[in-house]
Amino acid sequence: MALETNFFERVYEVVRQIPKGKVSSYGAIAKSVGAAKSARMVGYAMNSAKDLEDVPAHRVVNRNGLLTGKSHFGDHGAMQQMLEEEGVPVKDLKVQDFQKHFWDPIKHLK
DNA sequence: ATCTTGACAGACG
DNA sequence: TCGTCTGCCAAGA
Repeated sequence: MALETNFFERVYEVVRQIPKGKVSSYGAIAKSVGAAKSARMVGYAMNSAKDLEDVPAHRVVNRNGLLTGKSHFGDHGAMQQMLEEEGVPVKDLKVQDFQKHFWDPIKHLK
């Protein structure tokens, strides 16, 4: 049962646990769900997740801390603004002190 | 069933 | 340091 979007569900679950004012990377999430080599799938899952309010996709960025998916949001810049409002400084679509605001899903799950 | 695309990441030159 | 290619895996056409 439930084997259609099992992978996506895992991703959603992790992203959902990202605390406010924190961000995570696709690779870290991919690993946390057991698909380290499928970081792209995480982003792909996010594409569907962005429709879900339960999944703060705006808190998920690439390993560079770059808001690569901001284009997928309704308004360009909305993602950046949201993060800044949550306490995550973003400059030029990039998370400042990314490592400082980085939230490790594996550390939280395990 | 096959080919192309893609919110990444790591390796290579 | 920077630009480019490959690997990875799932979904859509």
